[in-house]
Amino acid sequence: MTSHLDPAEPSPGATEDGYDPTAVEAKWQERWRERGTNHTDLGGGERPFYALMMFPYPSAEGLHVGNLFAFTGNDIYARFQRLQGHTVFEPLGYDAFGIHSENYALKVGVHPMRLIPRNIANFRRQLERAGLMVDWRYSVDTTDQSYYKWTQWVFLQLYKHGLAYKKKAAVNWCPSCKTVLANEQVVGGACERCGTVVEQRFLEQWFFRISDYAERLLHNLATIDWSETTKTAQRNWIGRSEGAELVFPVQGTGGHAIPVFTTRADTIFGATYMVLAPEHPLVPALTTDVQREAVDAYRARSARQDLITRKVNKEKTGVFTGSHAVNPATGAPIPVWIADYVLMDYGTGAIMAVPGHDERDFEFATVFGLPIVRVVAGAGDDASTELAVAFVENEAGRLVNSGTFDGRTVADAKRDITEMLHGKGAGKGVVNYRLHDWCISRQRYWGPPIPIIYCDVCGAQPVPEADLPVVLPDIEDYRPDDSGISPLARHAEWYHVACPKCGKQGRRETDVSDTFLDSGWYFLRYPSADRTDVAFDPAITRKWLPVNSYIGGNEHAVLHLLYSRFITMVLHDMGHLTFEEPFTRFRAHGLIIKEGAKMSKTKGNVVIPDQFIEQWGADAFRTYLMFLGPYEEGGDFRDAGISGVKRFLDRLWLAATLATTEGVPDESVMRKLHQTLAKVGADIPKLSYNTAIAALMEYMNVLRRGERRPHRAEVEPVVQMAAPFAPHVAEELWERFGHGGSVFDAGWPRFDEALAREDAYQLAVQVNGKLRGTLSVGVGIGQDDAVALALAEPGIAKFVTGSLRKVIFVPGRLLSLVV
RNA sequence: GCGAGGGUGGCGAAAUGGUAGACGCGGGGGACUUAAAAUCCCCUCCGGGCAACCGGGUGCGGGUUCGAUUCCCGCCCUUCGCACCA
Repeated sequence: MTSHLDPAEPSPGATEDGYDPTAVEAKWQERWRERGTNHTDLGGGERPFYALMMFPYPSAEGLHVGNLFAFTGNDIYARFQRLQGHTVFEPLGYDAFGIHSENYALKVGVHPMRLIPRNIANFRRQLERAGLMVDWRYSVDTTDQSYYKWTQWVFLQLYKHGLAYKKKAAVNWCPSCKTVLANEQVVGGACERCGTVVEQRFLEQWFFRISDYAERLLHNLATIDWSETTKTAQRNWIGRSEGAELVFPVQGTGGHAIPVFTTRADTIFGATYMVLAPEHPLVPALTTDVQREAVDAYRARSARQDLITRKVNKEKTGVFTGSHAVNPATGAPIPVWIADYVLMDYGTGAIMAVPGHDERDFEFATVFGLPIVRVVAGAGDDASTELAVAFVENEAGRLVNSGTFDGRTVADAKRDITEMLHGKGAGKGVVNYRLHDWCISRQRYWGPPIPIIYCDVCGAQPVPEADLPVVLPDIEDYRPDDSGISPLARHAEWYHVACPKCGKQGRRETDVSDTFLDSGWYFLRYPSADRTDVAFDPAITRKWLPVNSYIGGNEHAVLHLLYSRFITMVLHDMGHLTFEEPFTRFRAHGLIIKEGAKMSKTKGNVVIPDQFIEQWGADAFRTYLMFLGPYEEGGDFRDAGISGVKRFLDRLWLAATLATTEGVPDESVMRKLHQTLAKVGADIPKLSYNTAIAALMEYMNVLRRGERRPHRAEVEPVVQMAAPFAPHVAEELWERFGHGGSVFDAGWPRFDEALAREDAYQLAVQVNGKLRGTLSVGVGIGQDDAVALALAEPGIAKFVTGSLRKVIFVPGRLLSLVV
């Protein structure tokens, strides 16, 4: 201790130059438990504020720094809201079902029912050590019967309203994980989890009709306060596309007709052939005997082909069916082909090919020698200008070779041609979406069984709500096999069950549901987690939802966030909820990287929070994570940087423990204090944590200047402002100031604008746009006085070589002289 | 290919039309110490100059403006998402 000031007496938790985080943090975590400081009065609390963060998957490796970065950011926001006088609810739980847990369990040979509780206990220990303001009385564990009972209940609600249905569908099959994957879980044709190339299989699957909600899911985006990047991702995923469905009659095949979806009805005069997806149901009927062998071979090849080959290999292949259709605009017969560049699951699974104005069709027509006709001419082109490539710039385009529509703009022709075909019964305007129905079936063990019973007499029957949960049996052979049938089917005592309708022996559905169903409604469960009789209590739900603030990773921008919105909308429509959007505000946090690279086990650059917390304390670790960079952009974690933050907390500790109540606070220090109060109070709601911390550091530098002994009034508000970041230290210092309760119930320091106001400032003076000096001036100075003062300064005046042509005076900022 | 971010000292970063580099790390120098650690103080964008100062500088090239990291146009690089979506 080299300062000339000494603490009155050594105190526990203090070290020579600061504080001992281990002692202080253990003390306060114990205190919080004893006092129930983090408990939320859900029934009676005033001004409820629900601060939600995405719940973690409790991996065996334990909490990683990315989890903690996310949770800390939410915790700071939640604690700040509490300091603003809200009753804050900050719950946390575990998303513990799913293929990830199951694969890990298989790998290490420990049953998931034994593994997951172990992981959860470890997570809980780490989360508590990090000092989160979580009310653990209201937690959820998606693998607990008391939770998944209600996940099954949610399924039944959708089933009863016709929103859950079963169909045989081509699905992505991972031969290594031996399971079906959602489209979203296939990355570049490979399994997102293990990287194995995905195959196609046809299986009976349960689906939710999310596509029925596409328009509302898109439309409502305009009403919610979400990160713009997240909303954009959802808009792209929903993929609304306005166009027309046009019908092409087939020649001589007994009334067959091919509907196509197109966004370019204006180009119909240039449709010189048609293409159906190989799987299209009309293909057998349209194939002529001469072509049948070739067509069948091509269809067989496509069916066998895995998705990666089909999607990545963009070389055009196809086979002529032997049939011709009639172009409804020209009346000309055009050949019908099949090709795998047309996808069965978009639009109608068939297209009119306009090689002159579509790059893919152009390529196909070139390969197979099909006619290419220009029907749109750009500036400087005419009807006969050769097409070397597909012409797709349609802004300035005018129609050509299109009969009475020649000369029209592309936009006009789209409308007029659709109208003309509509009049002939050959088409209509339609809106198409890229969004597909949500496949929720998983042929795996580690998930909630889908509550359906099959009866030979009565068909598929929902399990009565009174019989929920359908308990996932504790079986030893849960390993999936190649059959595509869930491991549950191998357990007769579970599999065979009485039909709920007729009582005869039936069979249980052996698929379990997707984890995104677990997480699709968990935010509804938290406030009602103590209720065994309902999924969520209506009155509590009305009080606490929708969620005021939701923070999480943008990797869930389309999956979890879209499904949650869908489930909420559906439950709203059934009358279970009064709102249809679950998250009023959503902010995506950034990613923590390490020395410029993503953290990963293979790179060996994963930061384990425990070691840092042990060495530096949770407060310093939290504050450092938030200081790394802008919260919504993430930051680069470097081991060295944390020392600066710990130094800041030590200085705060010393300033607070040395503070005096004698004399009066320094006027200029108090001015800086109130300026800091304004800055920190504005930055935290914007999640601009790094600049808020910088402002606090800057203030501490002012406070300590000259090693003066600070006045208590100069320090106490800093303890409150620092509390969201460093809650343990703040509590300890608050107590040492003699306060009885928690600092988090003390409110936010009062900001006084009069005290923050400066009476003088540095006026920058520019001559011809270059800075030539600064003047210290009073706040009220006018332009003329400022100019006179500037010209009196030799260092400035020497650049003023002629008469002043222009003067720009920005009070409080600068004076710009133009000569 | 399409969509959304991002590019600023040795490093993490600030500043969204008004003094570029706040705050922190690292580095250099000093105080204290027998010494070291810790702590405290000073310096730290680049070039020139003993200095006061001068010139240059926010990926690159243009433009608007008294003034541009910030706005506009055209490129380059990079991260993420989507991708034969008709």
